[in-house]
Amino acid sequence: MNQHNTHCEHDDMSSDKNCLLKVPIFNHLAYDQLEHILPLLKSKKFKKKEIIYQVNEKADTLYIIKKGLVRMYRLSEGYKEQLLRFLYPGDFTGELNIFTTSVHESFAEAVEDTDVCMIKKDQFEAVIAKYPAIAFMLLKEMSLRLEVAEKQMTWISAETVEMRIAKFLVGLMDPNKDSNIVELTMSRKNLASFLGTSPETLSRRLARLEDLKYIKQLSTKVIQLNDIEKLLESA
Amino acid sequence: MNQHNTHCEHDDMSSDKNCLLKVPIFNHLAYDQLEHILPLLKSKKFKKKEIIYQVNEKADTLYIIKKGLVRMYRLSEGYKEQLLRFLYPGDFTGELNIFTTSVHESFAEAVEDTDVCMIKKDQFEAVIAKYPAIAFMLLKEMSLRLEVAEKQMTWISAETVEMRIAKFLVGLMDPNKDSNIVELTMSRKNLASFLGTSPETLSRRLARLEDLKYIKQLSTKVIQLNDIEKLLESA
DNA sequence: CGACGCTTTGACTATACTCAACCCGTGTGG
DNA sequence: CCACACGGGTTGAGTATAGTCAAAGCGTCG
Repeated sequence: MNQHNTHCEHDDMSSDKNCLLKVPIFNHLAYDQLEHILPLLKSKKFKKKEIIYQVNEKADTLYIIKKGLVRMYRLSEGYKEQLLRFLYPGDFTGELNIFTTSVHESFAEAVEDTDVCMIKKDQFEAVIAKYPAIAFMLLKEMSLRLEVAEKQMTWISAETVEMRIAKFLVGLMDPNKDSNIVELTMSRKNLASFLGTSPETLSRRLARLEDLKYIKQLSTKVIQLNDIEKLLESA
Repeated sequence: MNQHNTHCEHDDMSSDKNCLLKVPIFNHLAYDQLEHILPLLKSKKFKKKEIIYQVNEKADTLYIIKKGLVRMYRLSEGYKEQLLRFLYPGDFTGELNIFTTSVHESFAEAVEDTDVCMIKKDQFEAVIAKYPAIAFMLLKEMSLRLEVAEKQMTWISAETVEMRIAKFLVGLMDPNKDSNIVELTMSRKNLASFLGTSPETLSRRLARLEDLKYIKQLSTKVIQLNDIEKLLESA
């Protein structure tokens, strides 16, 4: 769900409609079916760094990202952040708590100026009941997220930081292009949090991988993978 | 792979129907609605220690546990297990891959002799389309699992083993009963795997918590929590 | 009673965390 | 136009938590 290219500039209905058509959970709907959904949506803008929702806040709204970038994270005791995922235009959130508990357990923060559509739980349930195909899309996405979370958990608890980094880098490669250059989309701090380590350790391990000639850091955000085999078998 | 020892159970439909009624994802259905679903189900028995499905196996079946106990886990490089969850009668699995990829990324193993119902992906999708309420139940459950997985991930990456143990123990307390005695349902090995640590460390930390008088190990499986406050603020 | 499996204890090691200083590129203001 | 401040990133030193391997308890089941 990473179509960073979708954006809606105005808040009028027709723009919302165009926007929704690009949202995976809705894009299978006929154009006129969207008419039923549109009136239920509210738009809201968040400035950079603003919190969209936070822990313990009542969760009765589904958010769909129209424009911008959202960072979702959890906070541990000691206020260490665990990065969960980034949300791009077309992605949704709020879902967990919509279907289960009534308060959020994580934070959603606008990384850039961000526009969202919102729909209340009850109304969204009605929409789903009417268009069950939406439920399929949601299930797909939830399944995917669960799979990613479980994989992540396994990595963090059973692999060394170096291996996590290696796998993460290899996972970034685009299977279509045969370029061995990958681009990091997040800061060291966020990547460290995502991989369950500290920025210092991340930096050190990257340096080591570079010493070993497995990778080359062309810049902080651009990395060349020289030896994928060895990268993946390095402890 | 795991075909041996498993044979279709030709028990009568009515027993299956009674069974389904106890399954959360179906128990809101009217008794006669189940009639439509029953013919699609196949029963299968697995003996203790048998693998129900494993990594890279084609995933096109939803399993519903009728009887027994199932352990789901992932394997890292180096074959370290990460325990994901246990499935009890009424629980389902296979779901992730049903809605997304086509191969399993985890293992499901019968811990005891276990009976399951199975339904193929396509047929199940048809069922959902007919009874959208099932999709709600699934979404609820998936949301819950995602939430648990994300919490788990945050614990493992940001809390000390001791804190993870403490939180886990406190989480076991039954809010209804005011007993401070909790029962562990899994072996040290599995609990260690679940908490992202080793059995040795788990054992040591439990011993330490006992030294501090925060807990008392009445037996390996039964623990008394003496000081919940301190337990949760201990580093 | 003996053997096996699960758990605990022991000794050692290593990975990774913390805190702190330093580096570097960028944007700002004098 | 340069100096400086700031944030993000890296490097360094010391420490600590937790992992590994090995051996010894313990309990249960034949």
